[in-house]
Amino acid sequence: MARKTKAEAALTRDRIVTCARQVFSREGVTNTSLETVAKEAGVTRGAVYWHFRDKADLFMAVRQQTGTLLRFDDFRTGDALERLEAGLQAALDRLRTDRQALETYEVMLWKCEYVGAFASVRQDLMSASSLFLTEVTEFYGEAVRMKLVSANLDPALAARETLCFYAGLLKLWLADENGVTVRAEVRQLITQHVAGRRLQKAV
Amino acid sequence: MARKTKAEAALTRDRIVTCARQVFSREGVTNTSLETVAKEAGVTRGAVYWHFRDKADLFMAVRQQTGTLLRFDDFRTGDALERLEAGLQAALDRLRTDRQALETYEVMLWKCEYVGAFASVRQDLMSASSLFLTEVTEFYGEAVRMKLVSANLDPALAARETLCFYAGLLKLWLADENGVTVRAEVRQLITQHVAGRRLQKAV
DNA sequence: AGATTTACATACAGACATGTATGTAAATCT
DNA sequence: AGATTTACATACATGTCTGTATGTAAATCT
Repeated sequence: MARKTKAEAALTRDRIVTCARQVFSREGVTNTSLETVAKEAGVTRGAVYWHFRDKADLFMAVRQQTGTLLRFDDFRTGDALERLEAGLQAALDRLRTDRQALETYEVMLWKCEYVGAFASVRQDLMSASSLFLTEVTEFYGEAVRMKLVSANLDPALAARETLCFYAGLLKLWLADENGVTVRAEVRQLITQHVAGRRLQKAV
Repeated sequence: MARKTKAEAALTRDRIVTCARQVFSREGVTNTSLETVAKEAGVTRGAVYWHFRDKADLFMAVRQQTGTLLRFDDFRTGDALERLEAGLQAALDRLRTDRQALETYEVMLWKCEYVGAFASVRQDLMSASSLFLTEVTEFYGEAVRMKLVSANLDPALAARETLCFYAGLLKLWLADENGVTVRAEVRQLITQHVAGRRLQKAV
């Protein structure tokens, strides 16, 4: 086979990752054979095994390609609660508009078994959760200091509640293709979740 | 092979389901072979195929064996918010004390790919979510009528938020084996989630 | 320009899982 | 009591997937 240039090879690798994501989201991670991914990408398993050690390695590449949904540090305006809400809204917006992100999270939340080599990914997700807690606890701490919320709100506990809300929202949003449970009203849901903490709720 | 009595056969079936649950939770649904399940149960694949059509069918039996976690109608005392909280607390209590329930939900939330024959299970879960919404909307509706919560709380929306919270809580609780994110404080978390809606929060 | 990698394709070997077909002795039915 | 199921075990036939080894022509290096 004619050797490809470095740039071409990078494109090939990227195509493999992209196709892997699509096949994973259609057939589930465990059920997809690397043969299927290769065919979809217009290469043979040889190419896949040259770029990735095994399916787990490929899966990591899929995750890395889309990166993380939630990035609070993109939002620097408004009070703590507004920035928190903006971050959450942006995450769900991305799911709505970015097909790649949607597929990746569909795979991670519904089409993957966290066993064997994938058990470590679950640990990753839990580490991400801890990070989420740290950041959101900060937000609520600031909210307390600024008297945006009740003085006896426990920031750490509130952050944990928000974490649960967010985790469940992501999972349900993905499964709710017809919009019967949460998809139709995500925006309101998020708004309400953080507004619910604010002092003097209307009336 | 000596034919078993009907009662014995029922026991065999039950053993197969029990072992399936354990193996599923160890190795993931897709990765477990019916051979492994059979061996664990002290039978051959013949027995498994006699009692169940295929792995998906066996999976349904696993789900049915442990039943549903959440049953609000067990709680009839207290106001609407108290009954709601009691239901949620009981669900998490069951996870804590009932190993079978824990394994089953571990499988459903972390060790299963909802693809092919299992896609229908995801629909089931969403149907269950709709049911949850109906019941919890009722609770919040009653809470509004009884002036337990703000008059302009939207029961349907609040129920959706609670659904997300509960879904995320279940998933995170299962993964949080070290109690760093939510497991250590589930009780407080649930209490806070519903208490947060109540009018006149302390101070 | 020659030597060396690189980026794959091809080929090979083995493991494993699935579904079905068939056998069978004892329960259960009539 | 005989006929018929039942509750499995055993055997078979087949497909599929994995990982690795090997080949190769062109990039890239020196």
